[in-house]
Amino acid sequence: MNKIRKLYSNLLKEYGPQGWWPVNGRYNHKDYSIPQTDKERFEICVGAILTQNTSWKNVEKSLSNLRLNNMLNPNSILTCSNLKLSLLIKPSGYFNQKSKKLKLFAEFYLKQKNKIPSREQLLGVWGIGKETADSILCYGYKQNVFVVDAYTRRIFFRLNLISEEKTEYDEIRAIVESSLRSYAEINEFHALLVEHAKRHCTKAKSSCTGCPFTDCLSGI
DNA sequence: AACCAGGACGTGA
DNA sequence: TCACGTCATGGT
Repeated sequence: MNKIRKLYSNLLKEYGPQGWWPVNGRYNHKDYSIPQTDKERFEICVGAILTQNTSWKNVEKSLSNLRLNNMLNPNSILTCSNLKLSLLIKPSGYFNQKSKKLKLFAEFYLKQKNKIPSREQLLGVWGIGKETADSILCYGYKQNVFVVDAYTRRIFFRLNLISEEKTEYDEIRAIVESSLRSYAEINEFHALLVEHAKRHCTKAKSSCTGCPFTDCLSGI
């Protein structure tokens, strides 16, 4: 068993299945193969954009605002004024940039119909970078794509899985995808890393005390 | 009261 | 390519 698989199984044992992506405030701990409705998928995409460098708690407020105003669909976002959209998503910050991003993505989403977008297509949309594209592919379209984020970098670096925290995005993604193959594992691994980062791997090293995994990979 | 949170883009070197 | 600055709210 390689280090990635070892870390994955330890995380799963410690925290249990995470059931990502949360839709309408709830997690799905039952079955990864259940396809989302178009509505759920679009909500996942919007959440992926709104959570850029922003806590999920703030994103939930924005999603709730959008939902209560029947705005959680591409047509409404496209026809909405910039001013109103910005106001609704204000709690999740960067509202000027993000309202622009949401409109451009809504346009792309409608043009795409129900086709699964390629990574390159998503990256071609202004405001969608690698992490957001991969979040959309993994959690919105159930593709076997691992999402790398700042937490992944920090945890991998502290556990000596990568030599520097700024290791190339696609290099880290390749490391994981060569070790974890099933959709359930790829889905869970990222979610588990987020959970672990929140509990024991925050930026301040003080959180390292009590970490269940400090030496779990040595000698493998 | 500084610092951080499930980043992406623009710029100048 | 790389290092920085910018965008903005809410919790600690």
